[in-house]
Amino acid sequence: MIITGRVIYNTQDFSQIKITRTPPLHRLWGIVEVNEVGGYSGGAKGKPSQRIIQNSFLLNMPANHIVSFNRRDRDDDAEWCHRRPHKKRKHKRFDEDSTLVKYKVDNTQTNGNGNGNGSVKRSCQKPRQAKKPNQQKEDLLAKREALRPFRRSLPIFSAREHILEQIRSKATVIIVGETGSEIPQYILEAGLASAQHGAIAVTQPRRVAAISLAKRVAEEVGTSLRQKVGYSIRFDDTSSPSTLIKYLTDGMLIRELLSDRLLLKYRVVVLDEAHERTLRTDILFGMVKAIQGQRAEMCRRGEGVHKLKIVVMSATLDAERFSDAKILYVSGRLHPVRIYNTIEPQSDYIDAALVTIFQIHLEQPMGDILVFLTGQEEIETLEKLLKEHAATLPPTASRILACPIFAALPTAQQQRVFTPAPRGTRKVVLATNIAETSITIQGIRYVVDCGVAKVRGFNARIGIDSLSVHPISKSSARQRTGRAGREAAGFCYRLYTAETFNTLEKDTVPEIKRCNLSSAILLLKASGIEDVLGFDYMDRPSRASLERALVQLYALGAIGGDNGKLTDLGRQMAEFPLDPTFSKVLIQSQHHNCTAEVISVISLLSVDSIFYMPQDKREQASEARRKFLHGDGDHLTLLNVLREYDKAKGDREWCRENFLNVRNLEHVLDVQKQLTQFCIRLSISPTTTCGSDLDAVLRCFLAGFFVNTALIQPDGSYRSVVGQQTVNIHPSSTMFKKKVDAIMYNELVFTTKEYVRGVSKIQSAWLTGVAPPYFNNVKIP
DNA sequence: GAGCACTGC
Repeated sequence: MIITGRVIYNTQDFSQIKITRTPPLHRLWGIVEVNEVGGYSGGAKGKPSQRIIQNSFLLNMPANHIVSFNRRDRDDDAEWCHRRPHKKRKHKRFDEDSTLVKYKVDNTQTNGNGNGNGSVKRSCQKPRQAKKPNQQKEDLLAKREALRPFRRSLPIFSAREHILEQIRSKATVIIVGETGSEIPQYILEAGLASAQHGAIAVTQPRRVAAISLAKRVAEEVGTSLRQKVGYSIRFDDTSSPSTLIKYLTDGMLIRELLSDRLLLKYRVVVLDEAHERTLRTDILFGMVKAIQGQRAEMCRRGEGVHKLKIVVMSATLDAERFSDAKILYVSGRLHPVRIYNTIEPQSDYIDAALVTIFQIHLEQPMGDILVFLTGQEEIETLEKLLKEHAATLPPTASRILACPIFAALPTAQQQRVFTPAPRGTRKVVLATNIAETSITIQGIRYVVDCGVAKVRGFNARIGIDSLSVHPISKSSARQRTGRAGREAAGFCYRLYTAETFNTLEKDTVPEIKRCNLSSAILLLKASGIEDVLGFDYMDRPSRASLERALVQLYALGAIGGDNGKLTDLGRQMAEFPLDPTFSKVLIQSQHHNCTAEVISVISLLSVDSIFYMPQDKREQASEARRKFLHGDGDHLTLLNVLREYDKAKGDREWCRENFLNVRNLEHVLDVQKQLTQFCIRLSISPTTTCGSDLDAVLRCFLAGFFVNTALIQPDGSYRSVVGQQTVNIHPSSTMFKKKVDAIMYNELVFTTKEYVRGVSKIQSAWLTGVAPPYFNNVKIP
């Protein structure tokens, strides 16, 4: 093996590093009560007990076991550039070096548990042959009995009675801990929910979680889906009137709330994963709290309504913000993870990650490695470097297999990370934040954390979305660390110093404080909460952000009058599972006779890109795209693709040939179908078509996107009509480098520049007449 | 002449 400028830890042998704390952390489970704490946003009155601090230690290991990443003889004379350090680097070559550590391959450690996506597979599989109902029922009951000992062995089982007692006696209970998945069954078993009193709703931020939990709990309860246990997510509902535990995505419960303002179907609402602080969980929490108050009041007046119980489940200790409710702490069963920090700050974390991976590979026992990076580009770069260097490994060393994963990757390639590596091969998963919460990969024992992530932001003052790389928070770092300790004790290599860790924010800024709120505000109004400024926010968004959302809704006609009351149009807009701008366009389409086309284009724009652009086949991909091109821009080009896709009858091979993402195209069809149904419900004919007059489609979009327009300047740049902001057409757009009088765009995001995406040519004359108040002071040539 | 993390209805 060749190394020039060998890069090495300088270094202590890992086996000599001592852990100062006692190892049997998993025995620390238990339940601890904490004093009642005060209202949120005003800060906590209660202090976590000593016991909790011990529990939090599960992930917050001391960072004093340090291995440096100092290297000598860097071969690159590199001035590294801050944004993309890896681009300027010459690739290192490895030299023959006898000091590399040989080790015995122990495959059992890698693959013992690595049976891919096991948790999902554990779910109930329907027998192929139809069985007699009695037989089926017996099977289900037998399965339930078989699972009983396992359930009783869970740490939380010992706390069962205590938790139930609290839920019985208190209106709201907050449960802090890693494992709370048993709670809904406990509530059901205790008779707190029933057909007469109402069911249990359990919300999840993600669809897959709702599905897999419902399947697992159905088994444990001894029922099949659609009976006592079911789930309800967009495009898929397995609940029924007899469902007593219903798993929903949080967005889905908000939808239910629009038609059942008091959630009378439910006796208990469980908000799971509340620590993630998604926009919808935050909003939902305020909503159910208000409902709880209303129902208690009705109950007092003897109106025959049951009180609503709220259970909030959160993995972190920041629970005081949630409310003045009872807080229970339950700790889960995670294995200890040893954390290493670098001695020196790393200027180039891609390089540091590369070194670390080989260091682990050559010196540490088998076990897969998970590397956190910021995005597709970095992942592809590191994958390439890994492959190059892996080819030069000495024949005695075991192999290394790089598996990239990020959301834009086609499903088939995503599946690779769940497949166990072949015997004698170590899997290195290169992931974005997707691996932090959304997916769990078996067999990971080592985590390499670069300490940064790409996050979406929103500048309310100028109204621009941004996407940029920021340091992660402490809780996010712990979450990444925890990914190494799911099956056995693990190791986490942080590519930053312990001092840097200490400077990180405690928690990630909740989504509600960094995104455009117009959609959320419309939902609040539609659910009966008129005073959105006075709403009970867990974290209050800035006034500028709230006002900007109100102004936008006002301009769209969703709210009106002096008091900003919801209009009839606004009520219709809230019905659609779309951003308010899209809803406006869709409703407007009946006046332009192009509803069919508009449904298609909205469906295309509201899913992730249908074009697949692998880095190495970029030329072929853009060549393939050329045949769909429409001269007026992206909206109609997308429409062309969908029409051709229909003609090809959704053939997957055809998609692959044309570099189209099958999953996203199939998703387009789902959305299209759903929007069609919603239109019928609102008496908008979904089949009205404008034929070949496609200008009508673009004019119709302008009714919602009048703010997203820009005019050409004498110097050839574009400047937005509202705000006079210079905007650049994104290279992925068909309008890239084109110069026309005026453009309309789907979104404006600041990354390295102000880029607009989803761009179409418009005539500047169309601008007069749409949303007049906006253009009163704007000069249109 | 240059590139968007993740999730949801």
